[in-house]
Amino acid sequence: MIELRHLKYFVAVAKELSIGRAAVALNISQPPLTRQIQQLEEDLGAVLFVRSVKGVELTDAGRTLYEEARNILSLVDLASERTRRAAQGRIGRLDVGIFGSGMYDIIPRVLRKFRAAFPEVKIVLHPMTKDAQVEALRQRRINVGFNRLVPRYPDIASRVVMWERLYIVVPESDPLAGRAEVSIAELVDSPFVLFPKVARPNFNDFVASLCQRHGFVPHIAQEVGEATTGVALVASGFGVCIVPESVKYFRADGVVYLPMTESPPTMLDVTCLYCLEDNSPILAEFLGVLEEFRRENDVVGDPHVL
Amino acid sequence: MIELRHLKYFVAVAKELSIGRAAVALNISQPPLTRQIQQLEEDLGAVLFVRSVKGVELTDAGRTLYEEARNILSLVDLASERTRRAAQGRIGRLDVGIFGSGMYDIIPRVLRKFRAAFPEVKIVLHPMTKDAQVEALRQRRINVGFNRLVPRYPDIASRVVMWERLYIVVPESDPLAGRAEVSIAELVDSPFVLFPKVARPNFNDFVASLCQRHGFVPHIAQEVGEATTGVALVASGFGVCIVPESVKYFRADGVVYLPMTESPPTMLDVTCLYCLEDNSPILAEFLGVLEEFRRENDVVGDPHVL
DNA sequence: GCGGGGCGATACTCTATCGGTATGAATCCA
DNA sequence: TGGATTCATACCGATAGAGTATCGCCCCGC
Repeated sequence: MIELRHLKYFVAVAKELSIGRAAVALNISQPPLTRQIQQLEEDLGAVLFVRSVKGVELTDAGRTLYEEARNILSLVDLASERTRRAAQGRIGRLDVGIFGSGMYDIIPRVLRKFRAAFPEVKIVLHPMTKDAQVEALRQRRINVGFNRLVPRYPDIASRVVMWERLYIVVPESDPLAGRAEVSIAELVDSPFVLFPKVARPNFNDFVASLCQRHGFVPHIAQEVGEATTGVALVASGFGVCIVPESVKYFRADGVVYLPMTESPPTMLDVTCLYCLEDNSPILAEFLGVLEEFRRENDVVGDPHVL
Repeated sequence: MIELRHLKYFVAVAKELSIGRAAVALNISQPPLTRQIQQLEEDLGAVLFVRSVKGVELTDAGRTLYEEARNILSLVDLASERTRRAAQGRIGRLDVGIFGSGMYDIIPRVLRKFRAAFPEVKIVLHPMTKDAQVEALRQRRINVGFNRLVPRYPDIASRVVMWERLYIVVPESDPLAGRAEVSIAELVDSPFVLFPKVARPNFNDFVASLCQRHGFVPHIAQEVGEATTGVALVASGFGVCIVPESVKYFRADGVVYLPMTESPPTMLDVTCLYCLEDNSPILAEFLGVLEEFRRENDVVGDPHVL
């Protein structure tokens, strides 16, 4: 069977046009090289060199193989290198579970940072709910998932990516619209636009517990699936809405974003989930980038557990 | 050192996701396969599989190598195949020495026929004189040369490609212009446009010997390098010109091509030269095509030797 | 809870083959 | 004609690839 050794030897002989000189270059003696070349010719069923008393020269078949062999040998080198880099997590792909409002600001910032450090890693985004992320993490369909208000699982680790302040969204026509900031207590009589209970613990429970802390139960006017839809409904006068800060990047006519007062302010997390048993080197590198991101943004603490 | 065996084994394991099953597919036993994979991982410095109790699965590095290895293995197969075909003369290049008036008809017909049979052989044309062709053939810069009136050489073989009748070119105003055919004897008083003595024996000598046979010495009005230039000079009234039939394909205003009568008609050869010591398989295939061309056109005999 | 089955890893042996040394055969040149 | 050069051949020792036997591990079922 043809081996890379044969090709390497052949290329050396083709370069030197002499078996003896090629043997020197390869640091072997001449007879074994002669034999390897004979073997290669035998295997291919083609004469590669015409032997003369002053060396060898390539036949048409030899010239053809020369081009091919050099290409193959360089591809093998390249493959080794790429494999090594893949083992170090420098190339490959990172499958990321994402959710709506995280993509307005926080998640893109983290992913940009990672892409800058590992440009050869392909980042594949998968919008999915909290439960779907946990399931996908376990099955390695994704390597990391981003979400809020994540529960604890024995096999899933979590790191807070960012703490966000909460904002109250009111229509421009609302009496509160001119205020610099608003307390949630002032929303006692306002109808709320909230997000559906697709996964517990969820943002609904979070808002409900906030209201409860201020002594009232929110009046739910409408449930929506997306933060942006909620803001649009606020603009249409369906009620008020509480959103994390990054939703502010969604500019909508007819609404005002007011920071919610509390001391200390209530913060909502964006948390990164990953499977403890996933030892993909790319994941490891990503977690390194994430830690750096946390340091840069002074993010401390563990996720809220309701 | 990494060998193709390693890659082949690795691909088999990656396909089966099981060392045991891959060993069966490879017709070897399981332990050596295990060792080869370990060796590959060692050489690359990368873990390619995560072993589990129910088989193995690819790591990121393994997935990377899988793509590369399959590509490399298929390239090796391709290279073998191409080399074999090159050995049979089915791919490669044919360097061809050509001359002016041969390219009007005869040489293109032969080369088209060869190209149809061996489309992967690249045909490279080199316009050159007779002597340059012989020199180039000896140095293998060309594999075949086309020419006329070739001398004999000990190391150069020749096969006539086509015999051509001679035509007399006269201006439209010439008294002979209306005739169906003309004997060279009727040109006793006409000035001749002839071709330079770049290589002996040449067309000049050929025409001179023809005139001598009819009892006169031609009056040379002008010497030119190209048959088409000669025809153009005839059109301008410089004299008459004798050309082989294929020059008729060069249509020029103001001239008439008249077949030269003689019985039997004097024929001029287009001959293919090649070096007896050139054992390129492509040359061999070309000579096969050439023989077929000769049969199709009922070409017999050896070249004229003046 | 224990034993059987399945999978990969290890230990050991055998042998094919790779590489080394010595030498031969052919050719060229002085 | 003899030395030098180049590739080919003969033979030998060592490496390592492939085989057999077995271990260790884990899952699964009784």
